[in-house]
Amino acid sequence: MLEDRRLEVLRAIVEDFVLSNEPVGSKALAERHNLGVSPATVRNDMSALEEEGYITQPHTSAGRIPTDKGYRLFVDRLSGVKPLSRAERRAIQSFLEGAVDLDDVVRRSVRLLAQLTRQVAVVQYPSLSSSSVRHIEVVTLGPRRMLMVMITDTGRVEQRIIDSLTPVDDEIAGELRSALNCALAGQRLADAPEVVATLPDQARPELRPCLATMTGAVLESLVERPEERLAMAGTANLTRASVDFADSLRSILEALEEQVVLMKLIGSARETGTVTVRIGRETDVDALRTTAVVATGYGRGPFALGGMGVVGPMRMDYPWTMAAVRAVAKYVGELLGAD
Amino acid sequence: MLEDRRLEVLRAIVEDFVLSNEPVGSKALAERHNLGVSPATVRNDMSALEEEGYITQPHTSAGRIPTDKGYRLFVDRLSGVKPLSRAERRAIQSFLEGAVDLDDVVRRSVRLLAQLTRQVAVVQYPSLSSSSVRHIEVVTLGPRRMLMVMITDTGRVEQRIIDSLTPVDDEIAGELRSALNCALAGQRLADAPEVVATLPDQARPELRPCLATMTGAVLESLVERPEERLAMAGTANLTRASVDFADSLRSILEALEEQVVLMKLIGSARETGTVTVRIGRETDVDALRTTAVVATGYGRGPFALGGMGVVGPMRMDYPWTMAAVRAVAKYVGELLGAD
DNA sequence: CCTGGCACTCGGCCGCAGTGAGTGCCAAGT
DNA sequence: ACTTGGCACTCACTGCGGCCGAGTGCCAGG
Repeated sequence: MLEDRRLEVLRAIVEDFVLSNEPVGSKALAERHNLGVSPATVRNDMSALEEEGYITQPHTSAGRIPTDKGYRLFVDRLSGVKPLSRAERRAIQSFLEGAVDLDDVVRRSVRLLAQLTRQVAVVQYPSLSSSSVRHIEVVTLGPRRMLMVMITDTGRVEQRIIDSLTPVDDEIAGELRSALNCALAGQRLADAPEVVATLPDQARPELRPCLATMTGAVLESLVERPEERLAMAGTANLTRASVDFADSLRSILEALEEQVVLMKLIGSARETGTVTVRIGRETDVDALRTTAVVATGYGRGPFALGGMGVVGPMRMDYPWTMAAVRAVAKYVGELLGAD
Repeated sequence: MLEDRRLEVLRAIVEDFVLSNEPVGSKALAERHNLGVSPATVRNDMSALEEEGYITQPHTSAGRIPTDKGYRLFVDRLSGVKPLSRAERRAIQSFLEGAVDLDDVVRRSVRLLAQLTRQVAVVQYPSLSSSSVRHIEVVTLGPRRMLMVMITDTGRVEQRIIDSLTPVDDEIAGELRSALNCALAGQRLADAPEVVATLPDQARPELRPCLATMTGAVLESLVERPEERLAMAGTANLTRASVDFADSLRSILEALEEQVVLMKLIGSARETGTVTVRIGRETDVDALRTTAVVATGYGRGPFALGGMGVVGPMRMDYPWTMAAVRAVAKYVGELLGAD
């Protein structure tokens, strides 16, 4: 019970601080939340909480603010996930339903998420590793340049410009196309590499060098996908939590432009079915040490299609943000994966 | 000559202010630039320039800063376009050459431009209206959902999710595919709409409703392209010119997330062959009244493929920025359009 | 038309004291 | 063993007054 009240105090501090963005003092706490004890008692609890590292004071004779550790505890033990209202769910659904293609789905999701949470939203494009090849198209762009387009049955489209060592014309392109399609159509992407490898040997000799570079490109686009694409929206929201990190804003924006960094943050949440929260230094990105990342995967089945999440100040409304992220992920997952 | 010197003074003011970001006074001006006259004379000139609206003082007893009109005059009459060094040109070229597909070209361009100019860079994806259809692919995603992918000979790929009223299977998709391809392959996009319109009538009756929705989608993706895509990078650079518009930063970021706004800004420059500069209120966007936009089209021939440019504080190094924008546009144009 | 001199303005930068929210500690109460 | 009221103390923040100096406008003389 003593322990219980302390946690209650911590929760109150987090909630108040999230709202006001000002260090919260013992008196205000005892009043606003009906804890049933006097400010003095609260002070003792705060003292203990500070001792344990959950809260800290910006300077002597100021109120307390939560530390990383404090937020962590709050998220882990003190907050549920606010359920969204029926109206909100409907809004999400109707907003996403208007999407006309994959790109549109992703862009709508990311905008939606940014608007809902009033944070920076990030959505990974669905990954393709578990789909299979539907069709491959080869187009000549110039005397020595071709474009390869691969369509998968999940609706993903991969394209690749190829520079050929030997001249190519439409006829050659046609042959390449049919060769590739015969070999690959219907194949799962995971199996594709080995099938592709045998291709050049079976072709007409004069086609071989060309086909070789082509298959090389196919392989690349299958395997080397360190930078699957992602979409971002709501960077303007960073200025909302203005004064906090007015100075670090620059470095945060820079970090957010690094695809690799974001992929790691968002992608890592993708395999777990739940919403994960990384607070402050837990992000492992120095520029984001004053921020928190709330992310989850979307898409049914054992492997998620991709991840999505938001980046915001540590001082954020976690229950609500987690709920929003989860809800959007759910709908996007249904939209893309279900059928 | 009197007139000449006044302009010289204006140029000096702009140049100094761009460097220092502080109001520039008569004494410093007379010293740093060898105008051959005394500060007092410079003061008279400044007085006249202020009268004419080219410069202003933030408060009495402070130096002068250029007005919108002053920057305008500077750009129009006082600044050439700094040529880039050979090394810089090489750097641009080699950076762009590594691109593997259209997407990559655009993303590399935008990053490059952002890095070179240290501003926010924006690049429009190449428009497709002047290209022709190479291949159309139809994929089933679910019992009532299909994906249509259209590949053009410029390497552009358009995709579209289609919800069918009637159930579809792979066989139907195949028929649709061949019907669309027979009719459209090789057609110029501009001609496509009328060809498409006649399609449903020629098909098997049970296919018609389905084909109709499909052709509707094709038409949409051809005609209704108000929001051709664009890429952006370097938003972190906005914080560089920090104090200037720390408060307006928010609204600037918001404006930059509005695709429509950006398209207008960047797209309008696209038809002219030269680099255009919009300063302050000339942007016609209230949130951008403290910024300037430098943009141009890329791609050879009478119609540009798209536009690109940068958004930065009015206080920017125009000669250099214009040179950088022009150079990147030139290389991208060659990369995409030449062959 | 240029120039040196001169009075004037006014934003920015101290230093200062006053204020008040908030803390820590202690002794008394339950 | 907790809780509580009281009390002294700390320290960020604010407003005020005065100083400083860059920069201006004007004028009379070259």
